[in-house]
Amino acid sequence: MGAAGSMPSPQLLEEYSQFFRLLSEPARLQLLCLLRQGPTDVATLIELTGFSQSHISRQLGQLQRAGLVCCEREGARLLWQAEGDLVDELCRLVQGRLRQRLEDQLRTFQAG
Amino acid sequence: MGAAGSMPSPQLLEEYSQFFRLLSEPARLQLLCLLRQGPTDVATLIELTGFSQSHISRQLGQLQRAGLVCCEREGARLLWQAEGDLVDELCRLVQGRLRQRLEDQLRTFQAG
DNA sequence: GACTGGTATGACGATACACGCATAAACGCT
DNA sequence: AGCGTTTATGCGTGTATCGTCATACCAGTC
Repeated sequence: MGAAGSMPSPQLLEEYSQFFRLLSEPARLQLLCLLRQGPTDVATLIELTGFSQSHISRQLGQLQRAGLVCCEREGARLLWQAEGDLVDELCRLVQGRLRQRLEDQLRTFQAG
Repeated sequence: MGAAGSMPSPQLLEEYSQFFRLLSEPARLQLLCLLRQGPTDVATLIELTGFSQSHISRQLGQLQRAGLVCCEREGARLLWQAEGDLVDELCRLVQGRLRQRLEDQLRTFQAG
């Protein structure tokens, strides 16, 4: 029942961390969550987040290159939306961990 | 079939990104993967990674505060090991995505 | 074509953090 | 307690990246 898996290659390790880095910025994660709700144009994203247009454009560019969001033209402007539910699953897993950890802390606090 | 979930609170968003930030550094991810193989002392980690002792100590501290690794004394030195398999699951999911993405690229490359 | 609204990009300051070096703190052992 | 070894921490430096402003680029419209 040894849980010892194999070591990822340095390249894979690098890819993993690059991917996680995308999610390590609240701004990007917020954009991802907003775009999960449905197609949204940039003006709305600016309004909802308070970020500058250039900043949002850059973040969306990064997310797009990673295949996490996609866009389609709607007349003059672009409509963005999240692609796939990978991020949702990841967040669900992390949330479970965070919750469990708080419960443990609470338990030891009550016991000690 | 609307996949529109609810928006996480800003605090939760911050926690998520903090967690992902831990995994966004190849050094930390490498340490995590090494410690998944079994209890390891710092000297071995230095040897395997080439990092300085102080750097490894700091990274392990961060991972420990997040509950991803734990340590026990073995005589004079500490033996570290990974705790739980959350990171494994996360990496598995991400790997699936990366693979799928490469396959898609290959397909469109062949088609186009 | 010129004009207009929307988007991407160069330049820049501010900030964060990865690392190493030196050193202090902690711990086991005698 | 004192010594030697292991680990943690203060400090400095270099680099990456966030976020903004200004501006260039691009897609529709007249």
